[in-house]
Amino acid sequence: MKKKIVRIKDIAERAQTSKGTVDRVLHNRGRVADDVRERILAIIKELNYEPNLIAQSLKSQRAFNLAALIPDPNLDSYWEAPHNGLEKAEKELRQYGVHITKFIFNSHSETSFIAKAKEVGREHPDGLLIAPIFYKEALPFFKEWADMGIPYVLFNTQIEHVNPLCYIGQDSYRSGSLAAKILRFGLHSPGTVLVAHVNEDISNSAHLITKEEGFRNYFKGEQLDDTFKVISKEINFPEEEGLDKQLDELRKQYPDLGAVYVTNSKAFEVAAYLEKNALKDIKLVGYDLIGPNQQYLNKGIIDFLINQNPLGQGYWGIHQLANHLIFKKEIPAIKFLPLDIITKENLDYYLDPQ
Amino acid sequence: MKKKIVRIKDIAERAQTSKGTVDRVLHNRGRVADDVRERILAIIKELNYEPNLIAQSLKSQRAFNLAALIPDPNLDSYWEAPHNGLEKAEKELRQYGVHITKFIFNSHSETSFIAKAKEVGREHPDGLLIAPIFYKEALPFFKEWADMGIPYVLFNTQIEHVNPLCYIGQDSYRSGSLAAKILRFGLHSPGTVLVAHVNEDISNSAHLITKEEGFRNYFKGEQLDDTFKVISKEINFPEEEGLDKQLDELRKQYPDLGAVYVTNSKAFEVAAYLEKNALKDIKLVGYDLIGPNQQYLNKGIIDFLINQNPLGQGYWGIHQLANHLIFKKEIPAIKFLPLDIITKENLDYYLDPQ
DNA sequence: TTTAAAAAAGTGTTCGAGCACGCAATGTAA
DNA sequence: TTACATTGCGTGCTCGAACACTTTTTTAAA
Repeated sequence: MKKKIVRIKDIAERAQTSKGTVDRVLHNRGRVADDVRERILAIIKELNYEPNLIAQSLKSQRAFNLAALIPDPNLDSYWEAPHNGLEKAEKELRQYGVHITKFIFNSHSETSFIAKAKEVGREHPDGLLIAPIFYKEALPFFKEWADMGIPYVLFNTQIEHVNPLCYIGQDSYRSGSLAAKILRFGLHSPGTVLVAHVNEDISNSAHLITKEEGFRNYFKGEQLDDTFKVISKEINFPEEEGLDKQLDELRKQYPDLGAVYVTNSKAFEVAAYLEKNALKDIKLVGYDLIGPNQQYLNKGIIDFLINQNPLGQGYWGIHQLANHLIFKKEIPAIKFLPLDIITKENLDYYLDPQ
Repeated sequence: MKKKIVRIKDIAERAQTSKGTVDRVLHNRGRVADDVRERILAIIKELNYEPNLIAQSLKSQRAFNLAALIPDPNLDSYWEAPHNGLEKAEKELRQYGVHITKFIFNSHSETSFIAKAKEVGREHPDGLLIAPIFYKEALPFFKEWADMGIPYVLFNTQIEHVNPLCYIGQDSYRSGSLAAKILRFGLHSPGTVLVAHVNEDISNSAHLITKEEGFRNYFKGEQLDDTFKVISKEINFPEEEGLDKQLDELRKQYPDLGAVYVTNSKAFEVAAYLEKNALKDIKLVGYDLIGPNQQYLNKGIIDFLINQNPLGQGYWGIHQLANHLIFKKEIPAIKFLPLDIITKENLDYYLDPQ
């Protein structure tokens, strides 16, 4: 009844040879006579040998230096969570010799990204996790890393055709559709729906466009085109100014504004405006559980947040590298993280996943 | 810069003693002179020693026989997911010597539960995971297992004061509040809201009452008492009959019925009724991603499902036992799983978590 | 002071896989 | 025939923790 664990030694005994020879067959090293090799391979199959990962990693003691190229959390608190995810994964994998070096760049500065990306190359890590938020600037490096044989995992921002080991993040299109579904559920009367890209350089972030597409197509697909008018707007403003003017104007133009969908983590900016102007009936959906967003969620001004699970992105990113490098597992090219819907009542559970 | 891995040997050298003595201090076995013990403890703290789990489990090679007392998935497909979770955890932990024996009972038969519970005792497992859906019948066994020194983890149904190692599942009260929040968001005009307990023996399942409380109190707390009238009803019916009559009658009594909250996984029964009668405007929220529910979710008749994450419950249940038995970790008395909000657009991600 | 018992501390083997080392058998050239 | 390279394969140490076993030291009794 019990499954006996098959060891190299067992195989060796059965094949009337030594564990050294079995080892050579298993790892294709050294030379082994053909007949012996085949005998051993047959026995391995027959006994369904699986190497004992525990013993394996105890012995090998190999160090795996992973690099993470990721924005500075002090400049945009969204990035705190991926950092935490990285650290959580590092803790779990330290046993297996994993060590992560962070290369932190300024999310508002392409040059700092380039500088750090160059540093990564010089370090020759065994694997790389990268948030490629600068599309154009990142492109040349992918080739460089590929040439150096460094496997890289993308997260947060999906880039096609750069042949990463894996992409980890959300399906932006679906994400937009989901936001649309939620807002539509809460919309009680015909009106205008705003897609707001707040303080973001649209030209360099394709995923926001994809979100908008998903959002618009939901309304089209449900044949709600004539009930709800979807408009979109880039709202950029310097820190000290705020977005009041722009939204005032927008409301003048569309007095029947019923809902706002903020495509990034800046929903709290819109929420502040809604609160100030006591606009209780305008529904609001945004992204990410950063502090200010949580506050407005608890106040009921932001109705729902969609969680991009940034912690999970960092965590799984490292784990995928480990699965590839250490455990030699097959890695799916894309790992979509769930689109979690968060509201006041279930917020807690998503804040600190054990 | 590199974190050196601290070994027992390192501690021994620093304390000018042998690894045997350090071992005795670590495991409180044998006798150690007080001054030496303290010296060693200080060094352990100072160097922040963490035992190498890999080496640990390689050596110990101990078998852990866990038992799972859980309903038959063939009689209620809700239970398929916990079974899968169990198996997933077993696979991951096989390396550590974990083996699970399932004791499957009939979820409609108390006597079958009792019979299987007795069997568990006879097997003397090292740990037990149990879905105690029969409150009264389960009670005496907890004492028995405690006397035998078998740690048990409860899941799915929370029972107070039986001193389990841990409860894993949802916060029922919150769950009810969440359902209320969602329905309220979608309710466009004043009306009646129904809490439906479908085919469930309320007297033996306190958690459904708790859900209802959470639901009702949401409406009270938000001072929506006069806008929405919350009523609740037990809807029991034999397989061949259906619930049509009962709902027909209910609608006659409350023509302004605007939403239904089904407190268990039977939302599809209500959905079938709504579909048959083309009642598009009645919002519907229920639980669990079982097949029929998914179908009505995709059709848009069920608006949202709350995921009780039954797979996760099985998975984490086993993992908590392993954490306790194998890794000697501290276990929280309650592990609440997230209240996931599921709709057509994000359903996929919750179906088969890798 | 001797001696036995109890207490404290040290030694060495084991788990399974990885891998360095080295031995033996055969082949090849001077 | 000697010298030495090549091929094929076996041996034995290592990783860190567990634990059985042995040795040394302390304490108490004779």
